[in-house]
Amino acid sequence: MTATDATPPIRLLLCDDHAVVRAGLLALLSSTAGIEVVGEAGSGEEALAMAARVRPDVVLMDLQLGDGMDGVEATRRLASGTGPTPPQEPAPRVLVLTMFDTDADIARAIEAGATGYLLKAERPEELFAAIRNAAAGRTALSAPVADRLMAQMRTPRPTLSERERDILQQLARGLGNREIARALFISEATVKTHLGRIYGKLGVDTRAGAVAVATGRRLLG
Amino acid sequence: MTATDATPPIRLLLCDDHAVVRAGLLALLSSTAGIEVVGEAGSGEEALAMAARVRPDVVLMDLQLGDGMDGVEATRRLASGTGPTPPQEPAPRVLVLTMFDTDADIARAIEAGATGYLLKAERPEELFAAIRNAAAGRTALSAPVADRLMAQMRTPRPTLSERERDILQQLARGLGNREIARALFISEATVKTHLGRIYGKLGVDTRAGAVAVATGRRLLG
DNA sequence: GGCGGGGTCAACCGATCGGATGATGCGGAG
DNA sequence: CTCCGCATCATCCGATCGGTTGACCCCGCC
Repeated sequence: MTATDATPPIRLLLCDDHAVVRAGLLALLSSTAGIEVVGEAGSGEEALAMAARVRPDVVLMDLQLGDGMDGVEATRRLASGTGPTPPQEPAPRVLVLTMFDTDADIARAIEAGATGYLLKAERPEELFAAIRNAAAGRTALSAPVADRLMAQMRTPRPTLSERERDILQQLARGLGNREIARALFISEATVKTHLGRIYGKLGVDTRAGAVAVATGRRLLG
Repeated sequence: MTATDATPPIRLLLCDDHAVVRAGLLALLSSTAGIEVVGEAGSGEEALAMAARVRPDVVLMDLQLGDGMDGVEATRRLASGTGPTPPQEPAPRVLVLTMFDTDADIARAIEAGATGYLLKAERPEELFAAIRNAAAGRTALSAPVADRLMAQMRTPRPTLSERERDILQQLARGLGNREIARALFISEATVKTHLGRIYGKLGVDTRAGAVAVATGRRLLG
């Protein structure tokens, strides 16, 4: 509404695996002053290729991307400029737009280099503001996300090691200890040891409970 | 493009718990000829109240609606005209627009009276066509959904009884047999009997496996 | 070099689970 | 009325799991 047309529009790339949602965002953002949607992608791979071509200022990235590369990995490559064409001059800012405000998702996205993290449940105005902030290099977190981050800093969760996550993943497939052992090429005893530590860290005492907590915290791939 | 403006526009009500997605759909559909968005709702309760007021021709309904009433229940009440104001003259057509094409979701939605079922991954043109079909009372299923329906008819899955789903739900919380028994006010022996049948129906032989298959088929609340 | 965290493994034991069998009551379909 | 599916319960037994303890190795850090 105000006279902000002096600056060139923000070049935006959409990445979401749901075509209808993507089309909706396109329609929504195209009619927003100061923003120009320069591309759409339905997968992480597409986003990387498209970004290398159109060089957007900001990538609006969903974390859940169906089959192929997940949003975190796509974010990592985009933000680090490690695209298919190696020397990505100005790495685009990645703004994560997703449905979940889980600790694990937030942490992974930020660690991967996201400039912002906001929720699809947020008001559209927040989205516009976040895009502008991201374009300017400012961090953009929506309120619930910021809350969770602060809470996480105050009471740091015991973090699962990579191996423990491996175990947990097999566990969530419903495998028994012996099968997990075979799947990961370790002994059954080791599996039990890991499971013991996992129980401790997740605050449960049964394997089904571990699966429940893990799915709740979205610790699984 | 063609001269179809002779008929009045289709009055549409959006129901999706994610404000950004809703705004996107609004922007997308508002610019579509023959469709008029007459309301938005962010929850099932809101959708019911809003539908009673604005009397839409079609309700575009997401199945996953956060905390309150779920999309299936909202669909059931809308389609049966069992709103807050009992005698709902012409019950609106409900077109389900969701992310998942799971057998369980499809079956529940159709059973609840949905006129159509399509996926957010579908092309926007499919959405427009489906809305027009729904308004005319024609069933609108997107291709993958129709495929699954046919496959389900050909090889009918053994369906879990309600009680078995109760057991499964407790199981997915990580409870042991004794705890499940207490939670459902039955004996431990009964729990085991149910579990045995559940294993058979799901084709697994461990409790963790049952949880895995159940989550995969989205059999849990 | 010491120290600690992460990963690996073994052996043990009590509790639990899985599976089978048999039985009862109840409701709806034929 | 009879049959059948569903839910309920009991009993038994072998297999498995959970929890613990103790141990070893490797690697990075101080």
